[in-house]
Amino acid sequence: MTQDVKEIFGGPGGSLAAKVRTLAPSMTRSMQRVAEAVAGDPAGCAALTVTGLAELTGTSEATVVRTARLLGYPGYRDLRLALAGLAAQQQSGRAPAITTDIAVDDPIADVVAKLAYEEQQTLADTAAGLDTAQLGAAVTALAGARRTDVYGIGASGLVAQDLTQKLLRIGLIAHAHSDPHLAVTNAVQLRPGDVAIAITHSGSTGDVIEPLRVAFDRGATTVAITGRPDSPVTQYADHVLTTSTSRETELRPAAMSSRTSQLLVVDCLFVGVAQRTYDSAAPALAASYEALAHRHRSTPR
Amino acid sequence: MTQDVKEIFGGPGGSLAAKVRTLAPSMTRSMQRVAEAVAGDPAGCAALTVTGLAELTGTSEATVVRTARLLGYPGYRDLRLALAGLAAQQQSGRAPAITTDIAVDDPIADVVAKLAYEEQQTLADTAAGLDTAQLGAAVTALAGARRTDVYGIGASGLVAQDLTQKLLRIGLIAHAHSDPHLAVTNAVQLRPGDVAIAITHSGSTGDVIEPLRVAFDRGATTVAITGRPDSPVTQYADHVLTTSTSRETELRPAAMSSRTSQLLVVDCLFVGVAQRTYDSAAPALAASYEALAHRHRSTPR
DNA sequence: GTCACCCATGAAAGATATTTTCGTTTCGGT
DNA sequence: ACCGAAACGAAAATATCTTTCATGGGTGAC
Repeated sequence: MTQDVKEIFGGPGGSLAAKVRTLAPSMTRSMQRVAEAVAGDPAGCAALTVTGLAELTGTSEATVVRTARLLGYPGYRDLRLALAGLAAQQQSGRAPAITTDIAVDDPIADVVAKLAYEEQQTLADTAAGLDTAQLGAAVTALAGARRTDVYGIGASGLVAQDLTQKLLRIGLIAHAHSDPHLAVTNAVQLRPGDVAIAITHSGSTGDVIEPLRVAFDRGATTVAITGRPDSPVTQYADHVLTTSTSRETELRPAAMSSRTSQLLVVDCLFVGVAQRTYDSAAPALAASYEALAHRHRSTPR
Repeated sequence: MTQDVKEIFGGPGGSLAAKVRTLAPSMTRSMQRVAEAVAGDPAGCAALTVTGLAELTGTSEATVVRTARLLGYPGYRDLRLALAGLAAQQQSGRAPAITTDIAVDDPIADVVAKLAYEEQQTLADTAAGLDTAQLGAAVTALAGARRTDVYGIGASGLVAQDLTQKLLRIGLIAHAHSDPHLAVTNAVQLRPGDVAIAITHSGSTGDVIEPLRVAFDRGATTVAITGRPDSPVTQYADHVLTTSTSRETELRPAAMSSRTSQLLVVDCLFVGVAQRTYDSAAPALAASYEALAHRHRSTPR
């Protein structure tokens, strides 16, 4: 019934390539070579033994096993099994649909199609990679918070505002901060039971980490929404929500896909909180809907 | 060395059960027990080692291997890989069945799955419904504009800011306005060759229509991004970009899907403009990337 | 610039899993 | 009951996977 999200979305397949991308930064060079080989040709690698794959990638067995571990499997044997599953799925028709990057001379219709496809992919990857336990914990914290501060800069700042707008609509007290100084100043006011959320794709944006650290020190429940689960920001985060990292191209900066991913996480948080606080959220939602409808009706023309 | 993968997964997926039936007569009793176990629960057996499967079926390792051979595999290892593939296929065959609305008592994992699915749907709808001619025209206007003003209120305001941020990154002059008065004040400054973009889901948000009207009257090229192609806002729009309108539910306000849809349109605009102005856009993108990299503390590997 | 330290890496030892061998058991036929 | 052939499993042999450990290269501190 409630089968794991991972399995719903392209199974290990979609999420494996995504996992490789997400984890690549925390991998050593040789491990990256292995990960690449695996993501590039799952079927081929499934036919190889540890030794074979080690030779293919010009590394050692130990490195292959290490990579398998990092990808979340207990050992190479299990990675191999997963690869076999993936290979079978690919074989069975569902083409991997390796879209080429958006090129400078692509006609506009292609641009639309490719962008839509890539963003869909991003959504699937994000959903697959999201830790529902962490998400649940964050939701619980939010639902019971006295107040919530959200930190984000640049593109992430917009996501922070989006979350804030939503939370306000269901009657929670939330503020978005994109000014680092004000953010810190406000973070000092937080206390246990409050929630602070930092949104940063790189996980290394000092201006966002700093207020989260302050909030953390103050005893507030802290949440990080980042694409790098091992980045500095997570060290002050009680709960880490991982967004997906897709390959960045010149015409499609990382900010673009990370935004899509972050927004999905934010939506999940919102809906989760709305569920938990349904009795108060529902009337609040209805009220704000009413108020807006009125505003539309009354406007001229 | 293991045999080629193609042979392992040869033939249609469910052929294993059939093969078991065909070969059953030529099997000994213990082998039949093994074959039955394998055909009955491929996924479960895939998780077992030879020894495990031998114990489960009350036989010996040798018998398991013999059965694997009879089924056409070079050994148990390969049978196991095939089983894993089969299990994966079975798994993915199960329809998502997440078409129902999000309910108050949905577990968090379902929420994630449903939200992701719905947003994917929204993207597909938007891409399908987008008029590429209109989009192309808007892109051309933007690429040649002296300056661009973007109007949006509430959730659409964030989308407006997103577009603005992007355009600024490729060296265009763009401003987002969410204050109706300031928006109008600025719209007055526009002249032919400039571009004004109004973003509103309902198409009836007076505060956004008004500045667009002013810009239109001033001779600027006007664009409307709206979910209602027949709404008031389009009357002052030279180009109308339609976003998709999905059904609204209590826990998932319209703002949520319209935002996804609007962002896709905005991304298309951005990439389109970046293509047209590639020679100046590429260096600008690289430069802003560089500048940001410095703001991030040394990223850990 | 030098030193000390840490971390990535692969070689090889150690542990598991798979395959093979071979002797025992079982069963049908005479 | 006896013989022979096939079925079967225990255990040896082999392949495969995992862990340990020594080495070298790079990095930061001084």
